[in-house]
Amino acid sequence: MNQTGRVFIATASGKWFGILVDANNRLLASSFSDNRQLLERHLKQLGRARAVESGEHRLIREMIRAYNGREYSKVDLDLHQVSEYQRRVYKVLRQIPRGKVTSYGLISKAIGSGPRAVGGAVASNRYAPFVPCHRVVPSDMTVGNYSMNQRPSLEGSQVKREMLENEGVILNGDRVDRTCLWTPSTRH
DNA sequence: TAGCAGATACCTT
DNA sequence: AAGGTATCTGCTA
Repeated sequence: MNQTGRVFIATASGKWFGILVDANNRLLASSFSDNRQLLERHLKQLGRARAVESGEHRLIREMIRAYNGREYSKVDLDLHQVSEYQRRVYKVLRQIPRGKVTSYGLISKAIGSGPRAVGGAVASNRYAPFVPCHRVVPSDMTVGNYSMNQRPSLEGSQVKREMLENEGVILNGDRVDRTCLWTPSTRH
């Protein structure tokens, strides 16, 4: 059920950033990787795109800002192709303030679900970093897991940790400082 | 549509 | 610190 789209790729500070957009430049997917091939394959597959376009794109610039923990302007997401449940989870994720984290369990309480189900939805996020799945940590406040391009990555947790630090989250050893915990509101 | 595997949480030892 | 289990969704056949 994937829609066709255009893929744009750019590189910055040794990493590759890519987006999949529709004809109106609404975001269908975004991702980043150290591995250009992997990134291209992932986005082309999602969008049934044949070619990759390189060059300037506003959303890539916003994406790099987001990755570096900076503010960025509004991005239109096309959430049409993800499940109703995923949309519920992503709505909460997008409310987590920059520099804060929340936990799988707190999200599940807010939306009346279960923590593992939230984990599943977060793991399948195709709008990173605009849907900030890096701001979700286990309840023990360790950094937890992170995968890129829907593949298990050995460096995923390290990337997650760097993204959190870049946006001002305080880490004590391997744990996020409790003062950075944000609790989602239970009205939804 | 049943069975299973998760980016979990919590309770016991 | 480690293991069992409650709990919910999405994927597969």
